[in-house]
Amino acid sequence: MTPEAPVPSRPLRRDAVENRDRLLAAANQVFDEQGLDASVAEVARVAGVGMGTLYRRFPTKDALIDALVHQILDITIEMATQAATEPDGTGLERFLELSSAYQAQHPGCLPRLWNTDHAMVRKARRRIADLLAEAQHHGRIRPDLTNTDLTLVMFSIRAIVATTRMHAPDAWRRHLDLLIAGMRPGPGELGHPPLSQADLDRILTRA
Amino acid sequence: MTPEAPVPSRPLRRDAVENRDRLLAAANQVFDEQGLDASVAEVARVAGVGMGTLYRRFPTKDALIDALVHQILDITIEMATQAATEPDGTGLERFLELSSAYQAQHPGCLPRLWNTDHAMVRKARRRIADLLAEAQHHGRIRPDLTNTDLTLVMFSIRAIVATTRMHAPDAWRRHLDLLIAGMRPGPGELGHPPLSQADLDRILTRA
Amino acid sequence: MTPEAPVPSRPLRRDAVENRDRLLAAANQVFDEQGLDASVAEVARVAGVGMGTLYRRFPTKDALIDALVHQILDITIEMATQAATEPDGTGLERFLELSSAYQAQHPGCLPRLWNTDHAMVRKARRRIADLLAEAQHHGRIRPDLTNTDLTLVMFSIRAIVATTRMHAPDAWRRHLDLLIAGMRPGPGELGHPPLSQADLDRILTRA
Amino acid sequence: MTPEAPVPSRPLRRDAVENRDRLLAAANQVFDEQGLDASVAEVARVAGVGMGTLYRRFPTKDALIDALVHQILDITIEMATQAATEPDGTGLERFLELSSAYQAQHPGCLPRLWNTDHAMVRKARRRIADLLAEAQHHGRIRPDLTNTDLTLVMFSIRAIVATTRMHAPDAWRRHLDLLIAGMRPGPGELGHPPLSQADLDRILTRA
DNA sequence: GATGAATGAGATTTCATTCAT
DNA sequence: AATGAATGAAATCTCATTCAT
Repeated sequence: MTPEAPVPSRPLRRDAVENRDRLLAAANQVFDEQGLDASVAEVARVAGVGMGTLYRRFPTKDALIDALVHQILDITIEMATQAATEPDGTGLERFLELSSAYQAQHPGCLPRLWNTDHAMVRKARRRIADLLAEAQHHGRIRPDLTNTDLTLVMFSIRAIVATTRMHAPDAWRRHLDLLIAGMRPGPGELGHPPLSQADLDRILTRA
Repeated sequence: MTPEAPVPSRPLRRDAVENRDRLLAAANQVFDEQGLDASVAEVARVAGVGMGTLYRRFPTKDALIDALVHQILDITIEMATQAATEPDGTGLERFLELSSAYQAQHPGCLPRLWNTDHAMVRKARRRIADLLAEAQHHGRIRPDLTNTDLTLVMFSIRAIVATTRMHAPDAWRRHLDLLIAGMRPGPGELGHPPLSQADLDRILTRA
Repeated sequence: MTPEAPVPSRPLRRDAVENRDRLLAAANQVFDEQGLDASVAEVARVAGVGMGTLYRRFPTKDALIDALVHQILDITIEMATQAATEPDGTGLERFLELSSAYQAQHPGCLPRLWNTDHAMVRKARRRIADLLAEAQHHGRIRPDLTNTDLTLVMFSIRAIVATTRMHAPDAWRRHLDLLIAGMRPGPGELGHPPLSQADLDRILTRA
Repeated sequence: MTPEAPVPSRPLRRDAVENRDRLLAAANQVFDEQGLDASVAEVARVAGVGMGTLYRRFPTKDALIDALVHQILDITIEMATQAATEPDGTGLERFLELSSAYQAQHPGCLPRLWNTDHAMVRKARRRIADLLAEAQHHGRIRPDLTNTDLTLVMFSIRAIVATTRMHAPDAWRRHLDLLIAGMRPGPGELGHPPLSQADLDRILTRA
């Protein structure tokens, strides 16, 4: 109202944004160490803020976890975009390596990855579908592999990362080698039909 | 484990065994339906016994879950033994299909499968190693695949089963097709070194 | 199972019943003193039991309050039944006096009285309707008074009891005198139409 | 209360008054809709001001509610003054109708009406006493009715309004008919002694 | 003087485990 | 040996009030 300050409304938000970042960082740390069953009070303590501040930013524990997943999906989508510039249809493999490595460093909210925030998951899966088409076009990936197969591949990597992260943080690389070997063109087709998109949507909605 | 007490304890012990079986069946049902977060009180209720009886048989909730895993591993080992009779090195593939199908019907304690009850897991993994050797001997599986790789494969199937069981209970078959395609002999070796047995032991101890 | 005790299943419940009674008594005391906003933890503390015990008996705070209301309605219905034996249509007045006096001694859950436990409230109101008809038959109560009017009368007494209980615990008697004076047959009819039964039902459902 | 500060504070004060009015209007709306348990944050939000502004005007939530009661009492006193001009001792009845109708439209702070702001309540009750005396002088109201009886009458109406406002907003009119019928001169006196002024004062102080 | 972010105690509810009967 | 009632320590979420900007 009064013309005393030149900047009108933003400075009030600075501490709030800082706190939000601190909370997300704390949540990543705590969930990485203790799993998603860790208490939100612990997150607030590590972030150095009160419970009410956490509540103000994230009205529920789920909302906090969703925000973490959102961050990871953001980066993941960016990685898919970057990988699309790789030559000769190698983008898909590059993306799987990049995103897996990233997830290995943020394992806390992996159980929720792919199972929340429908819009971003869809976006990520569209990008991955493009990478798959390009890889198939270059003959690097078997023609009968579908995008739903790739989603199961990512579930698989997620599981290996979550299981091995403490004692063998690179174990997923070997497993990814195996999965990619299975994705290469081979003599016959995969014996069973792929998961339908509709079934996958139901799984992603809440699983 | 302990030798039986003289004479008068036998009829009581029969009740005890009945209770134990009822509890395990109830636990399977409840954990299948509600996940491992279901309360032990619910298990006792479904079993039709009191909490005290449950705790007499299984001193902690963990012990109850371990017993379920024990059951599954028992069957799994039996399946491996049976699969070993398959001809032409197809036993491994047969075993993976059989055990996966069985796990898909007992998904409740999957999160703990492979991560408890060291002795039985070792026994199961020894049998699987035999199947692997036989399959490699017949040229059905790539020579550079190790037994630790197979453990990750089973982690992978476990994850797909757990994720898809509600809405697409057969989805794991397609994923297993892909994994086996990757396990087939191929032009090159897998790019990264396999997980060491020591690392896997640490993971299995508690992960 | 074993024939050692003559009484089969009841003794196990004795402490539970005791605790339930202690909890109801404690809830009455605490709510009388502090109002319904008092914490259930305080109720448990006064009762000398743990929170879990309270929860086992009353799965929610509402359930606890409902149980108190249930008790009061039980007594109230009994009072209505007794009052019906009074001669010359004086039963209604007797009932209003008795039930008001009783409520004055259990003011804690008055805010919920008449607004919960639909079945019992309906039963109580049926008994009161009988008393009203009898009183009107004897010419003690104006003919145009309806049962919904009487419910408002009871709301009114409830409010006076709740407001004056601390400093003038008998104030409701004077107010009841006034209400009964208004209920006596008079020269004209009451100017406005009575509350319809349907509207009252809606009010009682949740108000 | 305090004399105004010299010159430069006047425009600021105008803002302040605007804010105060906005807050009171918002509080009325919010408390009417959600009851007195509504959060002060909601009041501030509806008023379009910050929490700090609210707390500058009203140092506690209680103070805010008291201000609302103050407003209602202001209008109520004005209604009593107007009603005093009615002829033939009908002023009291007119006042009861007017003030009840007004309260029915501002039910939010009814639970606190008559129980705060001692000075204004006394003033209102003095005016009502005058109306009562006039009505008794004209023989419209029974001679043994006291001013404390009338306060209980207003408690009663408050309760009926609060209970029925959602589903039968005019129900209080019928109840007021009944109360006035009881206040009319009758054959005998009311059976019990009226509430003493001293007891009522204690009740009003905090009940 | 205004803003709204931060606080943190406290409320209800849950549940693995113990123990009196 | 069986029962299931009791325990009490969390966990999540709420909100009146304070205070940095």
